[in-house]
Amino acid sequence: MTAPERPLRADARRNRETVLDAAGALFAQRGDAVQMDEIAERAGLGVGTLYRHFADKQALLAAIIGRRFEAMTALACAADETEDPWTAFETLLYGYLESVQADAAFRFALLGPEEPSWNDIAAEKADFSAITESIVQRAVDASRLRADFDAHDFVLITRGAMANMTGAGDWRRHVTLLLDGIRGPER
Amino acid sequence: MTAPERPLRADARRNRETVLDAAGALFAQRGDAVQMDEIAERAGLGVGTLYRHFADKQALLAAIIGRRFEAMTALACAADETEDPWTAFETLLYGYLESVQADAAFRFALLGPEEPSWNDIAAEKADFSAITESIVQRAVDASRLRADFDAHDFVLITRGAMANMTGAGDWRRHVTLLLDGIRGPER
DNA sequence: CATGAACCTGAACTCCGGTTCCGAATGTAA
DNA sequence: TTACATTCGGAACCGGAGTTCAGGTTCATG
Repeated sequence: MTAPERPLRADARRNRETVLDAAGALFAQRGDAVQMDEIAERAGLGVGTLYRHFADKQALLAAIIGRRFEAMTALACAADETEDPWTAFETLLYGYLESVQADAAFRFALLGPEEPSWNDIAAEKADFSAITESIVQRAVDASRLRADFDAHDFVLITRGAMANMTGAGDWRRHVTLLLDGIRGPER
Repeated sequence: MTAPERPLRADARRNRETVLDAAGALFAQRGDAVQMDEIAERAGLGVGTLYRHFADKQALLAAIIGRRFEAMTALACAADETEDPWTAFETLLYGYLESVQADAAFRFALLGPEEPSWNDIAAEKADFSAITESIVQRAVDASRLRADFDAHDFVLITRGAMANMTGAGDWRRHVTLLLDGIRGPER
């Protein structure tokens, strides 16, 4: 498949990291609205260098998203450590949402439609999904989540919360409503 | 304030409607991704004509959104007619979401950040909010909605559902979870 | 019917941002 | 230290999409 490919030159490897860091910070702040020139400037490099390391803007964005998914997986693993199934679930849910809140690019990527460039991130995504599924299952088995709750529902409530990340503490309220339901005592 | 301004010429008034219809259909289908040339073509007019009636693309979009809000207000009024507070609420909620589902432009407008061009739509928006508030209040007073539920929560759950309008029946499931909560029987 | 204002057309213009490209610079191996 | 492949820099390029405008057309009025 892939050629033997000799390792990157020292400076190249260093620059690659620099680009990733600069892009990560800017994308997190303003989503994909940031332009290549800005990233280059922030990284202290020329635009040409960005294109040496990434085919195009989408590829760069995809790389960043991939990174985030890895971080999310780590977070989910940590949550899965805790004994109590419900605590594990809550830890995952809130940890995930708090992270997402700080990253506009990740948010848009998750809310928007599937991009073709997401393809080579499938692995990272799958890893995260697997752990999520396990945590959800534990909570269901312990009857702390409704019996028909599944991993896809996690995505649903997660997206719902993300859509409410414009104003102040809106998304937390949204999660609260989700946890307890919106009905009143009267049947 | 506004000049006396003589009425539009007959053909101009007709064309204005044509533009609004064409733009409405296209925006509903593909959001603001449609381009001015497409709208002109669909309307069977030149691009220049669009600009005779609307300052720029944003203004045109705003006009369309305004129209939708009026339709939503009508829908809400109808819902407010029904006796039972809960039925009224459900009618509003589902009616609103079904309409929104069919209109990408409206959806993006509601999910995205406030645009400056939304200013001259404030009235239509306010009308809708007023009726919504009344319906919500009735349901709360009848204890069919939790006591701390307010109009802003309606916006929250509405946005949550909209964020889940990509796949099949996802948003309905999301609303179900919202209605009943996601917890299981175990405390 | 004549006159002029309002209106329409659509090719051309402009701006913006992603992408390219080649000479210069730098790292690496002999 | 020399030689060369790799990498970098950033001005120039390019295509796409909103907007303009000069000239022709249509409606309304006397």
